[in-house]
Amino acid sequence: MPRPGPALGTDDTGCPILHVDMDAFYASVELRERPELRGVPVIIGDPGARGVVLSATYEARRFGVHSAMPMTRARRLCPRAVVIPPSRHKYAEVSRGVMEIFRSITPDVEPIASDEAFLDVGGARKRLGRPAVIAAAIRERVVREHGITCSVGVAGSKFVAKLASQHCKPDGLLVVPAGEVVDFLHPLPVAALWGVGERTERSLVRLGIKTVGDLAHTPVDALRRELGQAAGTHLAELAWGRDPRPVRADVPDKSIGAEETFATDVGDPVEIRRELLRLSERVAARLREGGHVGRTVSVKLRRADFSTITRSRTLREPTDVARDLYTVACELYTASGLGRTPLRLVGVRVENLRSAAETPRQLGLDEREKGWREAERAMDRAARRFGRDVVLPASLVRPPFDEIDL
DNA sequence: TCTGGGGTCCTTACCCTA
DNA sequence: TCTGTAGGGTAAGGACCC
Repeated sequence: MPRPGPALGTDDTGCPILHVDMDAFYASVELRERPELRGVPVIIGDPGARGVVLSATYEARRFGVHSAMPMTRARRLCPRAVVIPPSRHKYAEVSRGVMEIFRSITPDVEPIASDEAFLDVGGARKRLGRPAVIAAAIRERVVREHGITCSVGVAGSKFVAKLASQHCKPDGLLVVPAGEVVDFLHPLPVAALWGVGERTERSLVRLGIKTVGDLAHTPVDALRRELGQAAGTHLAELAWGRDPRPVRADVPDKSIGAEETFATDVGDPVEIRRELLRLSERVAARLREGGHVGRTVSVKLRRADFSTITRSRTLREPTDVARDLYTVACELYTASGLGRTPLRLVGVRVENLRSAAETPRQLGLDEREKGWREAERAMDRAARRFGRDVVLPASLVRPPFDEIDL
């Protein structure tokens, strides 16, 4: 059973927005199958040399471990932690189940990650009761049906609901009544605001701004000068609890990409191109799966010292064909001039997405009617039946050992 | 201490066109 | 015709989020 929400019963009038956030999501999913690890520090992450922490139980967090921290550092901080490699398919499945619970409450669900979402329950009041009652019911169902806990913030706006759920973590429920928003916000550190990361926090501290209250009482022009027009205006509004953004159930994808960090830096252009092909295949398959085509292809190249460049090109016609992505990616890589520079990461991304069904396709001058597109669709069908790696471009197939030139 | 992979959004610069 | 300017599209980089 989830623990009872500390603020259940307080006034939730004018608070139709819920922010639901799973507690230590990946770690909680793993612990369902390994209950013997309850109470033990557990870290989810690739134990390889270059991984980062994806999730950590609260026992591990007590040692200073947190997500996005390099694994090497996490293991130093907490040497007795049990490290579990991530199983993304498993988390995606639980995520789908949890989102289904949300959608059974209201169609107004805006997922913002695999483990959190906003819900507007304004329309569900007559059927299911007050927002705080709905929030408690969601928490109870998530535990009962999926064996993990979550925290729920209830407020009049998205960003206050999100802060509320962070505030009551783990396994909590917090209502921030409409009339108490400013009292709730102003004592918080400015870094608690959504959109204030390390850089922005440093800029604000330079101006003597440490709390949300300090921010609220700073002239908006000073904020705009320091942070830029959009961010300055936005933060000034948030500091007074003003956030008119509605919960949107139908946010379309803007881009789809894939990237890979090598186990050790790679300077060989042949190997880099092979990776670009692999990534192009992955991105194109996901474009087709989602019914998208895209016009802008970009590559990301990260040098050993972590400095990163991106190069992009917009095509005349949108595509979902890996061969097209690969051709452009290679040209961009060549034009970057990073010839034999050792790289630690390469990535391929497609932007400017639109619906494939609504995009009439123009045949290129040198394109046969049944070309790469048909070949790749056939690969999709084979992959669906037999698994992702059964059909590969020849250059990605590892030769049997006795055919390798020694 | 040494930094993943998936994204979104903003700013700045530049080019072209009206 | 020249000049200034406004606006859109594109490109690159960076901050931020989970």
